[in-house]
Amino acid sequence: MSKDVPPRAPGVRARVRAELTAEIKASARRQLAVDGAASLSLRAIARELDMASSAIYRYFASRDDLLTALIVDAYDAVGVVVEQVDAGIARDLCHERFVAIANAIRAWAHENPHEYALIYGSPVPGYTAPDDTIDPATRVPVALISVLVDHYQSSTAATERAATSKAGGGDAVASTTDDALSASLAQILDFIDYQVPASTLARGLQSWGEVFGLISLELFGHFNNAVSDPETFFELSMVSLAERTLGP
Amino acid sequence: MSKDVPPRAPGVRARVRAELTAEIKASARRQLAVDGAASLSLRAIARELDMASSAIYRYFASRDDLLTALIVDAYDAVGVVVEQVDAGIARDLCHERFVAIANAIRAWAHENPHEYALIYGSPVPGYTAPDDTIDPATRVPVALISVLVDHYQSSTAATERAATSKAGGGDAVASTTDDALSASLAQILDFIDYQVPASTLARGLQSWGEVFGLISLELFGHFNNAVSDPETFFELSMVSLAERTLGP
DNA sequence: CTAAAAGCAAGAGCACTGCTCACATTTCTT
DNA sequence: AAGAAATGTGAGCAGTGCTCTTGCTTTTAG
Repeated sequence: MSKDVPPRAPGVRARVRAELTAEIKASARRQLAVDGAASLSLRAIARELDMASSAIYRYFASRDDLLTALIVDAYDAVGVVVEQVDAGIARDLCHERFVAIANAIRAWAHENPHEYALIYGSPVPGYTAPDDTIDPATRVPVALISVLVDHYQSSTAATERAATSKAGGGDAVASTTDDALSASLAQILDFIDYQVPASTLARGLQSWGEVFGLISLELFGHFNNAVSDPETFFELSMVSLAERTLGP
Repeated sequence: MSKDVPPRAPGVRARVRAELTAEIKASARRQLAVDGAASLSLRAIARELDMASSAIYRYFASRDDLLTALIVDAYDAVGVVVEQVDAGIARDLCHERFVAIANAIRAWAHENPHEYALIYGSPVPGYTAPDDTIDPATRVPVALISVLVDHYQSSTAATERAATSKAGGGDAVASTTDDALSASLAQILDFIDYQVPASTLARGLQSWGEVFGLISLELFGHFNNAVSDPETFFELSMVSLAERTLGP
């Protein structure tokens, strides 16, 4: 005779394992939201899940390993939010896309301050980001850069139709520094396949810095007793920044 | 007869206390530079100073208290560096001052990454900055804003000599947003006594965000595998930012 | 100058942490 | 069904922040 219901060959064990892994992460996230990353306790998680603390180590090799998983999830969480927001706007409305993305990042940061701090704050001591994190970490900057690229390509296409040479809305930055700038950005220029000139990319990175900087300054308390209405200030700043980054 | 050398009335004990306090902080700073803030251990400090761990509590009420002292020191350290650099440049060379200040902050951050993370990274869990920190924390932003104010005043003085009304190099940002902007910055406008219009101050804060954001992105590893030469990129960015902030 | 008061150091101890290891138990594989 | 692999358990180690009692020294007051 054959067994009535043979437990799936790769089945039941792997499934319960995935579930427990998710439960551990969920508990960790819950704890993270309350107390922050530094006081995340494996034993507390084990207590909440009614298991021995040593059992956690069957699922995560160490506390840092758990943190890394949370970091990856956080990167993906903010990444998917940004991508969804960006997807809801016509590709050619680059200013709107930029502002919407920035506001979405800030909103997510406010809803998940500890997760934001986890990925954009100071890295935990002696902790070096493993390779698994670098991929999801690129989602947000890639979204921002894609706005830049779209804008650059459409604007150069327009000017090419009008004029002949002299492409793009280049500014008065001395062209003697172009070489140095290109060299300093060689890696990322290579990565995006030189779809935009170095100066445009530089503007994008600087904008990324301003977006991230303003959010962090506010979230980490440096605007306390200074800025009365951070949300309004941020939104107006992003409108202004979009113009400075993309042109009027 | 009188005593030969009467130990200073408020003297010997207070002095040795100050010395020991300094030694504790020094040891803590040493440990901070190596392992980062989160793994700062009172017991390790006690071991290094050959004293009982409980004795530390005669000098600092808690670990957070020690951290606060280090935070204040860090704020002062970067503040004094910035102020010295700024003092070495003629008051009217606002662009140069801005760039020099920004570069000084970045240099300090690279020399003291953990102290930078301590003050500009994510705040430690459940930790709210006590009042002692807000004063030294203002030194850097005040230096940046003073550049703005100096520039604004000299540029308006110049244009007032030339034209009649229409003061300052205002840009095309819709004036309908001015009210909202002013309101959102009411606190800091009040603090600096409305020496500059809200839009100018906003530009300053945005620049502060970009300076801080670029340094943090780089220092916290977000430029890994992206920017080949962060120093060159930062310097060029600051020259460009100075122009965007102050005008050409 | 002496006695009380205040400051200081030490050590034991509590509750907590991450992590390891030997040992059961359960599930999958052959 | 038997062996192998994965999983859960509890004890235990080394470390942490912090408290409290106990003795000692310095400072201050009478």
